[in-house]
Amino acid sequence: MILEGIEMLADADSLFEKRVVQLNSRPVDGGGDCIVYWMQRSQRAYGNLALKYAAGVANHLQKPLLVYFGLYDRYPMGSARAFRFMLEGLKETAAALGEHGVGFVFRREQPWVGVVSLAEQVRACAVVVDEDYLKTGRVWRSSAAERLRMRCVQVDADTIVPARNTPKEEWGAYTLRPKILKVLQDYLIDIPDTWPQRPFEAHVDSWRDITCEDPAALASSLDVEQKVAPVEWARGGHSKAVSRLNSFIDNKLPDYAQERNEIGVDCTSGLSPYLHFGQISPLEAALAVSGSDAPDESVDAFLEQLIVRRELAINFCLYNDKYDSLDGAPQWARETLERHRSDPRPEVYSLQELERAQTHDELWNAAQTELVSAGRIHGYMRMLWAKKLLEWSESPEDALARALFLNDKYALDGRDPNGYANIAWCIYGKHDRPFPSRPVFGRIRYMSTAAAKRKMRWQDYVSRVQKLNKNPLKSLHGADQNR
DNA sequence: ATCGGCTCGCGCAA
DNA sequence: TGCGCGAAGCCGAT
Repeated sequence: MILEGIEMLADADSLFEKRVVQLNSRPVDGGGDCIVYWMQRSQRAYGNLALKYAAGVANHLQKPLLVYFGLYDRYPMGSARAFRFMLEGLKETAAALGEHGVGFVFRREQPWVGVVSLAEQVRACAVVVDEDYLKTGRVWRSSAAERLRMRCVQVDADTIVPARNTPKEEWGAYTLRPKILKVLQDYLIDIPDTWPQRPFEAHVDSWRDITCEDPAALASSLDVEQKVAPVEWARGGHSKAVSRLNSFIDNKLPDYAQERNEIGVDCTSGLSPYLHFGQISPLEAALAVSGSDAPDESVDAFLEQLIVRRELAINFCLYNDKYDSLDGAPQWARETLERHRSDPRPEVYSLQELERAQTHDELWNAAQTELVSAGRIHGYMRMLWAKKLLEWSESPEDALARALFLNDKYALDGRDPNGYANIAWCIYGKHDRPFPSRPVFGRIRYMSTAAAKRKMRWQDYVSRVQKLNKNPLKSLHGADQNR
């Protein structure tokens, strides 16, 4: 029996319009036993459109729902820091799914292989997967979809306005913004969760080989960079994301418009690790912020970051395969960087000097120290940080490679579209316009440490970072000398 | 303290 | 085809 339940759901429910992509042309196996949702990026039980879609299909076919997560610890630049955060989130997610009658299978394996064997084992009718907008995950999904003997569909579950609402790569924020604002009110609505009517009752114990009951122990046992240690300021999980969101709204949002660029105080939300691992839905955050009584100016400034800039980054990665290469640069930027390729660099640091925050520039060193010890950099400082990498590297290619390496290695939100777009903006003018030419940078927008110091209470930033670092980082000085 | 110029190309209006 | 405008830039002039 072949059922078209998946198409019916996508057509009937406008919530899924432009979000669903069919990854293979195999039939939905109506004679199967369950629906499998392969959780990849959207690692949450609430506000998850991929989960909602899978539950809708399950209910349509009157089958139970099983969530699969494959833990792949050979992920490039994996660290104990990132894994513990992720596992803390998965522990909460597994518990929440269980309360709603959804099975959860957690295995340590290559997920794109594991999902295929699990789908056979549990006789899946169809497989639903969420979308991470990046190349690696795209390859994983298409490789699995090719081998699956049943229908596999992908759901864009981590945008507010669907990424495919715009069908091509955008030139800049100013081209995407009006397209988003035009339809935004239709998307800023509460979407109730859907749970399967039939609980998953089969024994899942025999299908899993690990548990996420003890995230710290599991993270420390993995074959990943253990010297990049977990951080204490951000523990993973949807509940932690929600309390961080609420305290941000109460304490920082009112001043966000004025203070977000003042590095002397930390007025940022700190939500990006949670958004990166899909531990909170961007819609949940946007609704909470727009419903707050903070000044409109602040609400708008935050929604600009959360929606316009974040979805511009997703648009970049989705439509431009070269998002992690200089080839992703606009023509004018490539030309200007080429023209200035052999300009003398006043300072060139080795990767090791950079990684250890040993430059002549104490403000830059503070940003690098914040990255290594906290797994984040203040938004404004991150721009200056990457701009200086362009100035202090032998070539733009080196600068880009070092920025991506350091960000992916240490940041809790590494390997995210936001990071790729940010670094591309800084180093090769992506989504930016040209500026008067200067050495090394050419027409790429320049930023100076001196100006930052003039404008901001930079000593407050430096001393805040020093406090972070008072428990001197093993990871700072014992940093791996790889590469 | 504020302002314009720098410089390119998209995308809309005409 | 013309024209407004853009992530947070810098710099010099008023």
